[in-house]
Amino acid sequence: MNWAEQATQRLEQAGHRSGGSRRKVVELLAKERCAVTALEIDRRLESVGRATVYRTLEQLEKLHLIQRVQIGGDSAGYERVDAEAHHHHLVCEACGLLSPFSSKDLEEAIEAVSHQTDFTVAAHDVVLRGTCPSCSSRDA
Amino acid sequence: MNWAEQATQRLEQAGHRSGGSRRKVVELLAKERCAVTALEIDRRLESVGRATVYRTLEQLEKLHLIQRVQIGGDSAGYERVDAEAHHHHLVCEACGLLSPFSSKDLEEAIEAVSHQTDFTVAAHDVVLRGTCPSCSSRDA
DNA sequence: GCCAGATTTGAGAATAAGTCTCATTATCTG
DNA sequence: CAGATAATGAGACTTATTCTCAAATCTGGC
Repeated sequence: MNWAEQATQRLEQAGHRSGGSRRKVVELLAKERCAVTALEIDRRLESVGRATVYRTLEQLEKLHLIQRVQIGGDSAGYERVDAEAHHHHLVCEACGLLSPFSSKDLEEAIEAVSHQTDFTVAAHDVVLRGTCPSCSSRDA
Repeated sequence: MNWAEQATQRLEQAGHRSGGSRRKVVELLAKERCAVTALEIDRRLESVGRATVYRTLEQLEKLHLIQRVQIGGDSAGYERVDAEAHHHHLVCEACGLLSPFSSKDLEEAIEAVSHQTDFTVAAHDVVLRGTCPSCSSRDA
């Protein structure tokens, strides 16, 4: 079962009716691997109102179907939570380039911490900041 | 040399003059271990203008003397970067409680990833989200 | 100590992201 | 199909952050 189907199913289980606008937002998110901002979704889905975009994102986030990723400055990005595509982000402080990466060791360390705390950990999010190759060479 | 002294020194090296308002912001940040929002600083320092608070935060962040931590929803938090007090955050999704933690294994895994990428990594930031003990028991 | 020139600062206007309201439309249940 | 309820869009509204600009403050050279 792919992410879109899973999302649809869990939304239904959570007691939501199926509306066309929410479905469009889910479909858009299903197509994107990495982070998209709320306003970008709003822009790309002309027929869908801003309020609906934010509402849908909120519902999906509550169900841990998407995750807010706290990259760069101004606005938050959202991306689907998908075990197969789990990853984190490298952000270039100079040009804003967003580059995904993943690491088994890192996941294990996080897993270990999660069990050590008295919190029930549901999600995590790692951001590395620095300078991308292009910007590095440009400075040098 | 403590953080405040270091910050003052590096600001000077970066070509900044020393103004009273910026000093107040630096002093406030020096006192706080964990994240403070820009507006909280603005509120606590009545004599300092909002613009100055944001400007100072921007300068300090650029010098990696503070780090923006992307906790909860609406506003960003800032905290000093201090090798001795380096830590990450657990956020309760129910009540917003922010709890710091640190882990040597986690740092090592991040260190390893940093070297594997072609980015020059200057900083990192890990957020675990979940439910704190109080909220867990309240639900149960 | 005082001046010139450059930086810092505060107040408030201006933006931009995100939230809320409410009348309308669409879904679901029976 | 009808009623009850959830979903939706438009746009007003709130809140965080940025910008503008004139006044205050610094610093180095006299």
